[in-house]
Amino acid sequence: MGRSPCCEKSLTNKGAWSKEEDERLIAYIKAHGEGCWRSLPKAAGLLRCGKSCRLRWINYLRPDLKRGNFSEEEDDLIIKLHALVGNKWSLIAGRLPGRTDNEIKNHWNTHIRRKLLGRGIDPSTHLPLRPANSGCRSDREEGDLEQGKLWRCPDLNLEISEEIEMKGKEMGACFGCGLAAKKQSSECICEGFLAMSRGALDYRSLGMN
DNA sequence: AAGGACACCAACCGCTTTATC
DNA sequence: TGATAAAGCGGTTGGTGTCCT
Repeated sequence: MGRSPCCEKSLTNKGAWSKEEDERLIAYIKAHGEGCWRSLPKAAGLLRCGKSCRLRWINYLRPDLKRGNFSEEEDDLIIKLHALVGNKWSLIAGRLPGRTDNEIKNHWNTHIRRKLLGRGIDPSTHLPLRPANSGCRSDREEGDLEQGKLWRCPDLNLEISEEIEMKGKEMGACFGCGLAAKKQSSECICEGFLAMSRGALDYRSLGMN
């Protein structure tokens, strides 16, 4: 039945990785490539869980990682993508070359959340915290909100979100690509929606303002 | 200079999905 | 086809560095 356990927890190291462990992991992956994380620790001579190796490689050791501060453009993109997909950090990371889901998640929680709160925007809903004082909403929009339609603050350039949500409302909202129900049904609008059903959300089409 | 508060981020935990037997 | 493990993901924690008083 099933498979054998990936590792003996009692025999694995935990906590911060040493330089030697990093070097072993890098050398092994360079020689054998990624994959088969279960057998990797033993084969590489590491006293680590495969899960831990995978995380270390993806979040820290991968050569294509772009370390350092996030640019304003990256911040804007993260905000826009978060407005679209929510806390789907891996999906967001997929649109930011060289950034990992963990890095983006950390950046969101430490910087962007505060940035949005500072602007009076609720980071989880992307709606104003105090609508009456925000100055973001028109009379027409106020009515839309009452009717349950989605609304976005122009300060964040999220018109695209509004358009998509409205489409979804009318069409049954398949964001097949992992965003909602009715995956790849005939009603699916994903093909027309940033090509996300192919796992290829092209952020360039979002049109940064 | 000391130490408390805060910020940052690497790593772990636990859950869900996918693959295998 | 159901049981089980692997892989993947998001949430959370803990260690460390920096700032402030």
